[in-house]
Amino acid sequence: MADCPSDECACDPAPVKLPEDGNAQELADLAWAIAHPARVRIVRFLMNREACVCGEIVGQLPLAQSTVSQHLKILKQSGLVQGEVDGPKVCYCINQQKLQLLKSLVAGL
Amino acid sequence: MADCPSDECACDPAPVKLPEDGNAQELADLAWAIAHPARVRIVRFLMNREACVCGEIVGQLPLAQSTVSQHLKILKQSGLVQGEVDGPKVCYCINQQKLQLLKSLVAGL
DNA sequence: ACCATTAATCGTCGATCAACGATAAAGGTG
DNA sequence: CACCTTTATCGTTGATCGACGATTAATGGT
Repeated sequence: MADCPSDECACDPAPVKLPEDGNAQELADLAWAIAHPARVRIVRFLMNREACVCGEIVGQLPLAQSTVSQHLKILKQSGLVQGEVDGPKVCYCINQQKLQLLKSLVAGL
Repeated sequence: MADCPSDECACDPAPVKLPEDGNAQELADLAWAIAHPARVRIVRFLMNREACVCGEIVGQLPLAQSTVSQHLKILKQSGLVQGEVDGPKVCYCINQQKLQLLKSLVAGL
């Protein structure tokens, strides 16, 4: 297995802006991304690795590969997860900015 | 409009246990409850009132009464919102315990 | 008793989700 | 080039969501 190009994964911490406005759609979209146990487990799995993880996520879930790919697609669309192509594999990592945004939005309820 | 029986509304703050275990389903269910802009707005609306608010929520949203009632049902099923019957009306309030549970689960990601 | 008000429920409809198997695309390796 | 590995996409199926109007309780007031 090839190493993950950690310099190419945009897992950069950045200053988080916490919007206090009534942006209900943004919170709903982020909440929707983790509104499924499989996606929660994927996010947690990626969080437990400080670096990027090449997709062994399928082996961690009792789901078919195509189903996991769909969940990853949803997570990528929400922005919570980023995927970087590394040869034939894909390295996934958490987008800390988006996760912090979700946390602050929930904390500000 | 009648006053809300604040002593009957179980909006009691309580010690929050923060589970560190992999309870993905619980987080997914709570996230699902706010995974819709209308429900986020309902929760925020109830948060802005320290007491219970009888259903003028319908007037706050561009939705039909039956639709709002369905969203309230979802919020009640998740436990985030509690409803107390007060005469012909119903007083809704946030279940602070559940909300704190959601916050700690999200913060613990 | 009768009526008005409030909220929940029913039934319906279109849209989307979640799951799977099968297939295609992309890239490394012999 | 052929082949394998890895991932994304396609197509399908059943279930659920989200919205609405209409209807049905539940309760208070007159």
